[in-house]
Order: sequence, then structure tokens, then C-alpha cells
Amino acid sequence: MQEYLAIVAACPLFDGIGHDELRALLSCLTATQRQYEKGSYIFAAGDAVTTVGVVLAGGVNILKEDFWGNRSILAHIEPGGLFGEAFSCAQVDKLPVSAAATEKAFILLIDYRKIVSTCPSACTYHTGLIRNMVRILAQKNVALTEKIDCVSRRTTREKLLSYLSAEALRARSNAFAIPFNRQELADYLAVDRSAMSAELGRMRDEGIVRFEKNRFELAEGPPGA
Amino acid sequence: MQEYLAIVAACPLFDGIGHDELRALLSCLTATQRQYEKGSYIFAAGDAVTTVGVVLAGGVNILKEDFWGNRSILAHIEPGGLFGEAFSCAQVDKLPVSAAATEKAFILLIDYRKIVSTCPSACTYHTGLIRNMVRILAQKNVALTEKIDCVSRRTTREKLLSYLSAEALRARSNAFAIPFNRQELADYLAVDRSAMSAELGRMRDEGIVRFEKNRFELAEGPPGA
DNA sequence: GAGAATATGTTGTATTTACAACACAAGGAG
DNA sequence: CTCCTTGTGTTGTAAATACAACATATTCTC
Repeated sequence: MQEYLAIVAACPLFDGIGHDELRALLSCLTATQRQYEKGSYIFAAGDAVTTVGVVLAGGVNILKEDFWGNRSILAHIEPGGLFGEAFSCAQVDKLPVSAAATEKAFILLIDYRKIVSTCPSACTYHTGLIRNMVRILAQKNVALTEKIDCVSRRTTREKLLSYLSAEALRARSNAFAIPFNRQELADYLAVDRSAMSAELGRMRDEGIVRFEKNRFELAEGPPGA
Repeated sequence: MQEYLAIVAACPLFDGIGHDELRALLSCLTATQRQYEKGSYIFAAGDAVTTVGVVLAGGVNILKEDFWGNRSILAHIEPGGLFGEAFSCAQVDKLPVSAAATEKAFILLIDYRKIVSTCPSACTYHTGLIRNMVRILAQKNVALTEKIDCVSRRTTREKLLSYLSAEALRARSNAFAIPFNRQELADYLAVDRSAMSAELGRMRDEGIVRFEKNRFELAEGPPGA
């Protein structure tokens, strides 16, 4: 564990907690470290999960299998990353996804009930831990809501405008940089990259937006003007 | 407050907490009750919010205004409903939405920091309260992720199959009822109702699915077969 | 600087969708 | 029962998209 302390400290769940306190906290949480071979499951669909996982080394894929057995990868988690927190904390009785090691992996497992219950010994950093967990869930919530707002639009143009509007409001400026390249933006908006590129070109021709690379600038007037 | 105790108790934030304990808890949380006239703002876009709201009476709309000033209603909250929890708990510095009373409303406001910090007097039900908050956020997380999984598909058919697959897995049966009528399902999947209806008809013709009203039954074989 | 890999823009076509308009059934209110 | 509302399916057409294939850039490596 010693060797992974820096990785654990990098996990947002432990924000604001120093190395020394962290060691005490992990013991208070009865966190356990386990090793998984490539391809083996940390959680399997159908399981009841009460733990969250922190990747110490290696990597983990979150997989989903639909009714007909079609598999898809929902996420890839790297060292320092957290997984399983939504399903554990939501107290779902049967996991709808699986988590599998993509290579030999070391995982720290922590029971979410230990996290959200203040310990009898009242360790100082437990309140910070709870606040971190709540913040992580809430931030993901905000990000997901924002994405749905974009993806739920009917046309590529509406999706782009919705996304660019959100970025402009976030930057509090009509000029801003986006954290995606074209392919990533297309994936985020769930549209075809080339069709999106064409739509961006038309929007530029109409004077709605200017852009170069990942820097965008929105015209101040309404899109219709 | 006395008169609204039953409403507060119905809020999922206070699940598992009895009326007597609730009164003590609310005082421990320094919850405050405020009255809002129709149209007035409980939270305005740009505010820094640290409180969650519980609607005691009346109604609240969550509103969003984009970069060009186009308004849209994201949600309507009724008595017993909770709002503002995601943004408060995510510690966003400037609210990207507003909350306004749709009619004369009574709102209970609670600082989220009081919720996630265990109180010095260590009131018994605080751990339950924290767990409720975490569960609410996590469940919304799961629901949003599930919706994104459907909405991010390219075609109406893929969206329908994704949604129906999720419902079948949830029901652990290939026959199940859905909680939507056609218009609501179309809104959920972000497609046109009539186009969706036509697609459902084609899928039925192809033997992929059978349905009547809100009861659906998926063929066991793969969609392509 | 050459060459490879990656990122981005462009175009044509077949497919799919949105939209509007309408038909029809079911259920409730009077 | 009749009217009215609501829910659902159908069709035609214009519009938008996905997809494929290709043309330029840009960046990275050697």
C-alpha cells in the first residue's frame, strides 16, 4: 500500500487529505487492496455492490452488455481513478455493468457505507471525505445534465449551438477554447464527424461562429440574425 | 412549519426519519422557511448557491437561458420535491440555471454544508441524512447515464432497442411494462413521436418486438435475426 | 526534410428523420 | 349517448444525417 499512497492521494475522493492522515483514514475505512489479472472481473453484472474502487495500478474497463449480448465499453479508468461509486451509493441491487481489469491491476476497495457513516472514533477527516464523495457525485450529475441538454437536440446545428452556448457561458466570454478535437466533439454530441464539420463550415459562412483549431468565437447576435 | 411536516417527510432527503426526529433535525440543520411570490426567483443564474430547496407548497420551475437569451424549462418541482442539490453539492461558483416560483410558494432552504457535516451534537439521524443525500445524487447519476446511453444512438431504431434492452434487463424478463406513453417515450429518446411510432411498427413487422399499449415483449433472438 | 500518422475539411448519395396533416380508437365528462 | 380530449398509428414530403471516399493540413518522428 505504501508504494501507492501517492496514487490514492491523487484520487478526488481524498482531496484535501494529507499523506499522514490518509494512512490513518484508510485503516479506519478498512480499505482492502486486491490484485486482479488481465481480463478478470472486479465487479460483474448482476452483483450487488457496496464498494467503490480506486485504481492503484493497471487499468479497468467498465463494460455493458445489452439484452442481446452486444458488448460496449462505457469507460476506461486509469490509476488514481474512481469507479463503482454511482452504483454503490445508489444502492442498486443488481449491477447493470461490469468492471474488468484490462491488464494486471491493483485495486483499492472501500465500502461506501464506511465512507458515508461517520466512524465512532470520529476521525477528523471523515467530514472531508463525505464532502468529497458528495461533490464527485454532484459534479458528475451536472456534467451529465449538460451533456443531455446538448445530445437531446434534433439537429447537428442545434447540438453545436447548445454546446457552444454552454462553453461561452462557462467562459463568460463569446471567445473560448474547447477541450475536444473534432472527433471527440462529434462523439460527445453523438453525431458524425464529417457531417459536423460540414455544419460548422455552414455556420461559419453564415457568420454565426468563427473558429480555428479548438478556439471558437460566437457572434453576439442571435443565431437567426 | 408544523403544517408542512408531512410534506417535508415525503421528501426523499428525509427517508427513514420519523416526524419527531425530523423536527429536531430541521432545527439542527438551521433550515429556514421562506415565501416566494409567483415569478420571483429562489435562485438566479450567476448566484453562488450553498443551499438545497424543498418545495413545501406551490411550485418551482428550473429555467435555463442560453448564450443568446433563449429560455427553456428544464424541470418543474412540486411539493415534497428537492431542487438545487446538484449545483450546491458540486460547489459550482456561478449557477447556470435559475429557480423561480410558478405560483405563490413556500420553500424550505437548507445549507448543504450542514447536511454533509456531522453536527457537534451528533444527532442520531444525521448519518441517515447524509446517506439519503448521497443516494439521491447517485440514483440521479445512474438515471442520467442510462438516458445518455439511449439518446447517444444515431437512429431511432437504435435508441428504441437500447431503451427496450435496458427495460428488459431491469425487469429481468423479455416482457415488461414501460412507464411512458408514446409521446413521453419520444421525448425521452429525443425523437419525433410519429417517426418513432412508424419505426416501432416496422420493428413489429420484422418480429423484433411485440407491444400493446405500454406493454412490450422482446424477441429472444438477436435483432438481426 | 522526408515520410508517416493524425487531424480536419469537402463532396455525393442513400438512408433516415422531422414535420405536418390526418385517421382512428379509447376513455371521461356532461 | 354525444362531445371532447387524449393517445396512437399512417402517410407524404422536405430536410438532415450517416457513411464513404477523398483532399488538405498539421504534427511528429527519424
